[in-house]
Amino acid sequence: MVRSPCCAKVGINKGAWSSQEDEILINYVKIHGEGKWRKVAQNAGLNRCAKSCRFRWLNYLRPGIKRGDITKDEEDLIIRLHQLLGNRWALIAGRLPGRTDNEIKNYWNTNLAKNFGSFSSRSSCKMKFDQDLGVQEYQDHITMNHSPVDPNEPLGISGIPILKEEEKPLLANESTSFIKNGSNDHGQDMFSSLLVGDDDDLSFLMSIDTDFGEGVTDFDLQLFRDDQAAVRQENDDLGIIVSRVDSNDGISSSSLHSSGHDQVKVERGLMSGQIPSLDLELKKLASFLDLEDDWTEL
DNA sequence: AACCCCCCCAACCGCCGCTTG
DNA sequence: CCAAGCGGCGGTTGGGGGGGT
Repeated sequence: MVRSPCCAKVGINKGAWSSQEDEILINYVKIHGEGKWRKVAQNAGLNRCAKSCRFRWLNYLRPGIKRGDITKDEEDLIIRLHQLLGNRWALIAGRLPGRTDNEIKNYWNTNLAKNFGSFSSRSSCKMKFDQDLGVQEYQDHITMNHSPVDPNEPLGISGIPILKEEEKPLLANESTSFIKNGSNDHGQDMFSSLLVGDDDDLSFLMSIDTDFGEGVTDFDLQLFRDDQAAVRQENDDLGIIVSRVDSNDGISSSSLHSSGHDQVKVERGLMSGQIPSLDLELKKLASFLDLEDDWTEL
């Protein structure tokens, strides 16, 4: 299908927005509301492309946009969410009040990518500690930076703030879809190679260690075991039931339910102790979705 | 002071999925 | 059912500022 451009390419202002243009856009959106960006571009008297108007509004003019330095807490949250979700900037931004996907994307690319690398490589599903990120820093990330963005916000298992009720359906759908379909390159890199069976039955291959164990050092594994133990202890303290990998046969299966929404059944085969990162990350995802109660061993 | 280089980030581009007629 | 429109998203670009020589 041939798509028409969102606006005529000729005669359209490009580049930085002037304060006058900002004012016009703000006034127009105040009166007419968001959306219908093509109409905004046409009717507001802005010689701008519809997408440009939308971008300017969403990223800079919208009320509640937080400008300025990313705090340490926010950075930690970005790192953790990126571990779970990859380059899903909009989803990550959704957990950082006042921050936009563009800002987080820029921050990642300029400040964090060199330390944590791209999510596109399989091995980066775990946090990498390379020459730039030392072992001590890595441990600090795991053990010390479990603080929420909002100090009053309740924490889930991994230290990620528990979602508000109204946020659950959207993110649950997003995340189950992400796990189930691997709808982008990153998701597929992380999960598709592990999938067998039909669409409703996600089975992780036993060869998972070859996908995720690559380059994992003993010390790396020990760090994750320690983190996992700490998480379990935390859950025990909270009385939360989470899945446990059976130490006898090394295989367990769990279901991850999105209560009241699309359900995805996740069957996992994990060699005990071999791939703690994926096990942990799935728990974190469950925690992230506030689904701890459903994350029980079958 | 002038030039160059690098980095940051605002903005653009193209693709994709959903909606609408 | 299909074509077209629209909005959203992630990747990429390039202008400008700051630091170095």
